[in-house]
Formats: sequence, structure tokens, C-alpha cells
Amino acid sequence: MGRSPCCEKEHTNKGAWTKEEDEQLINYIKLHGEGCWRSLPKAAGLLRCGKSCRLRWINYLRPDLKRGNFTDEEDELIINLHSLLGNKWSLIASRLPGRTDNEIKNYWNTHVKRKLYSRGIDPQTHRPLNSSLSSSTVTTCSKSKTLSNNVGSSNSSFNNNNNNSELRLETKRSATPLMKVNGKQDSNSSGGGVSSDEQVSPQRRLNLELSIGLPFPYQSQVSPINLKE
DNA sequence: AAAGCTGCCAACCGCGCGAAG
DNA sequence: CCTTCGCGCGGTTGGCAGCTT
Repeated sequence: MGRSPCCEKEHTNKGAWTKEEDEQLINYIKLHGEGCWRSLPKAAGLLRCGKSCRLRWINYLRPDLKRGNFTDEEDELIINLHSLLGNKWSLIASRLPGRTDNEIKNYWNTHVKRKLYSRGIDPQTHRPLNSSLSSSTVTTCSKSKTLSNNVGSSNSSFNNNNNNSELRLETKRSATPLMKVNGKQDSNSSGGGVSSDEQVSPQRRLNLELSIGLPFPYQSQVSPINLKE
């Protein structure tokens, strides 16, 4: 339906970024800040689509990225947040400075799920596996790809299954431009989105007053999430 | 030593949303 | 209002590295 592709595909590179491309992108953003991703590649002399540039910057090149292993605290935080938010990786990432949604998503699919399974917890519902055995097949998948397909990806299954937790989320982007790191705002706030302590207007505060009646282990640790602390 | 398998992660894709015109 | 544009998100995939047989 007439949606034009995000970029002219003819003359754009795809796949892994080269060092040169990285440097070009970094240099350009240093000079001009983030934003206007669509026009950035041309301006920066990159044969990439804007989307690709944005992703590369956000997920890999940003100076404030932590990288390295997740700590146990981060693990638990991710689990708690996921129990509240489901697969809202960007929201979860906004609570973990220096971590990106992509990174957390990958980490969830590769490590955390397994960890939860080993604790006997269904990673989608955050309830004991027994209680959700009927709905979610606990396959001991031998392939990671099938694992992520089987267990991971369905957003809706989280929402549907999790009927015990009364989620009151305003996760619409209108209410949560959490990660708005676009040009105008500031180029510092590339800072993983959370640094936005500064100027979160009341309307823009994420209202995650979550009243939750989780049957399982996290309720004691769950506190209302409010991005402006 | 080689082949096959598994795990991981960077990057891509499609779509929804809000803003602008 | 309606349409178009651009951004950002979540899901998925390709390919490499490490491990096992």
C-alpha cells in the first residue's frame, strides 16, 4: 500500500559496517548531532539508509554504551521489568543506563529465558512452569532459533496469559518519548534515554503506576515504575 | 583435523505512531 | 479532516565463533 521504502535501496550498502563507515558516522554525529536520519547518510557521505545509520549509532557506536556482561543486578532488573512490561524492550532499556533495547532483547532470548526455565518459571508469564504447561510447550529446544521462536517472540501471549497482573500501562509513544534523542533535544542525551531526568514534563512522564498481583516471586520487589525518579 | 551443531549478536524488515503539510 | 513522511519499536534472520562429535 504505497508506503515508500525507507530509503532508495539501489545504492545502499547492507550488512556489517566497516570501520570506515563507523568513523564517518561518528564524525558526522560529533559535528552535527543526531537526528534527521533520513538525510544523514547523504550528508555524511555514507552509502547506507538512515535507518541503518540510526541503528548502528544507537546500538553500537554511542559513546555511553556499557557493553560487556550483564551484572546479576541487571539480570534481576530485567526480569522484574519484563514481568511488568512484557517485551517492551525500549522501556526496559530506558531503565538500564548504557544498555540498548536490542542488547537486552538479545540477552533475554539467549540467557534470561534459560535462567528462568532453570528456576521453573515461564519467561513469558513469569509464573511457575507447571501452571502454564498447558498453554506453552516447554520444549527443550535444541536449537536456539527454535527456542526464540517458540518461547520468545509473542507479545500477545504475554498479555493474554498474564491475566493475573493488572497492567496499567501508558506505553503509547505519545506518552513516552523516552528515547527521544532526536536532533533537537540534544545530542548528549544519546545517553541511553534515561538521563532525561532533566526535562521530562509531567505529561511526558511515563505513568507506570503498576498495580500488580503477581502470584509469583516478584511482587515483593516490584515498585511503581516512574521514569522520572 | 574436519564436519556438523549450537549459541550469540549485529543488522534487517515491516509496521504503527505522531507530526507536519 | 486526509495524506505523507520520518522515526522508533519489536520480531526475525544471517553469519560468525566456539564447541562437540
